[in-house]
Amino acid sequence: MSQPELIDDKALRTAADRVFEALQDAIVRGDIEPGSRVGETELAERFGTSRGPLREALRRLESRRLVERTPHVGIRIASLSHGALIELYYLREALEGMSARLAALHMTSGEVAGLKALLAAHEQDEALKADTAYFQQEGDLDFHYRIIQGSHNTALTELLIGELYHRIRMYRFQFSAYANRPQKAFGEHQRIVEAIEARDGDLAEMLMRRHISSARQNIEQHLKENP
Amino acid sequence: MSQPELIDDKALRTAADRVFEALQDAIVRGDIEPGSRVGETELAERFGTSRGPLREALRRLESRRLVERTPHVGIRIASLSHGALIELYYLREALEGMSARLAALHMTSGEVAGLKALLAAHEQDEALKADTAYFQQEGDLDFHYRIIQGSHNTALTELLIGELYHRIRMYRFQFSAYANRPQKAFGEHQRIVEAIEARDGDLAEMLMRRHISSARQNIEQHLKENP
DNA sequence: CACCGGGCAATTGTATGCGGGGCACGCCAC
DNA sequence: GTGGCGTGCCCCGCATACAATTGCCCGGTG
Repeated sequence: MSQPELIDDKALRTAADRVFEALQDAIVRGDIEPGSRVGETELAERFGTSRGPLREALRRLESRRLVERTPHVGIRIASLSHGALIELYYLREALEGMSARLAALHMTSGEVAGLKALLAAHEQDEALKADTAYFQQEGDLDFHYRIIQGSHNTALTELLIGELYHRIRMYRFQFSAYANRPQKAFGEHQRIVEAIEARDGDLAEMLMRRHISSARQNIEQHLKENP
Repeated sequence: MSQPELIDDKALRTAADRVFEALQDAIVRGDIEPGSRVGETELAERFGTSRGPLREALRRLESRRLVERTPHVGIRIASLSHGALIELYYLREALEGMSARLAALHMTSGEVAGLKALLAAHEQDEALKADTAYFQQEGDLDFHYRIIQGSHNTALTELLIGELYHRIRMYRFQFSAYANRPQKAFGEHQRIVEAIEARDGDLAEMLMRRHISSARQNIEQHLKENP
């Protein structure tokens, strides 16, 4: 809380937007402890602005469930419970299943080719570096992003990538532990792409739903064994 | 824009929250023409507050895609395109399908009984007043709300009821025309409840998806015939 | 007549100041 | 010693004031 954090000043126009992005990133990456209470003035001077823009940023973060506000009391960073994570996976299953279906119907051949290239790159990377969980996770996100965008449904894309995935990424940063077995996930990815390439919407949706569902079950298993 | 609108002052605490609700309602109900540009000062005095709280409310509405902002230019009320409406129906199909599945698994017997009572009431109303489309539509919303809440998945519930349904309601107010044939929809509702009562998640999801999908196709049909 | 450039006005973005409402600590009574 | 109550401080909520940026209008020129 001494020197203002460096913020990319060129890209984003208004201070409220800069604060919004910076604060969201700080929350998602865990730079601010989840569940902790923070004061407005404190945050304002941390990001080098006044309370006005900061409050606007907080309102947007509140809509994304990244902070919780109680009037006249203050704000606290969203705390992540295991139950909420499981709930998110049901959302993902429904939404990304639909994404896969629509992607199978609407993806251009160029987009499909890009998807296959991505998988090939993953295969290379994976052959090289055994199983570096973190890197694989980022690759996993890329894969899912592409299919979501391949749905060519802007409402669906904005909802998943613009809102939900920030919460999911927050969980990944916190409990970096349980990744799906990379090899198994990779195989599932490959079959999903095959279904999309075959323009089989039913199959693509089913495979994607199983993919996410098994990831969820994997997490639930971990939670049973560990506290 | 002369006298400030009446706002329920007791219920909600902060002015920003009051403005948020009131403005959202005004947009959804069409009191403010979609696509029109509005000034901050104008809105502020309309709701009897200053620009500060109003801007916070606008930020939240921006997150819900009810207003669009461009920096240094101003805000405009979200305009509703037919394409966006169709996109929303794909979201609904995925999310409410999942809701029905989870409702079949998690609804209490009391909730199921309430659902059946609601349907019975609809049947009565319908027998009386032929097909008053508007009323049936509100009843339709009640039905869907109950199933969504019956999923006992708070993330899903907040997403659907808290965010998406405002946009859907806006479309209903604007193009109040194309309702699904009430009788057909009513029969579908009944079968969905039967599946939930039988605790058959697969069937409940499938029926709900068909229900929404056929509503979407109904709209697409209308759009082909009319401009 | 069309196009471009500069200046002005209006509107948005940001900062600051004041008032009010909670929360915590300490005191008093029981 | 414990529980309830009151007071004081801190922080949030809102309004006002100022600064910056944009879009428009108008005049000039090719």
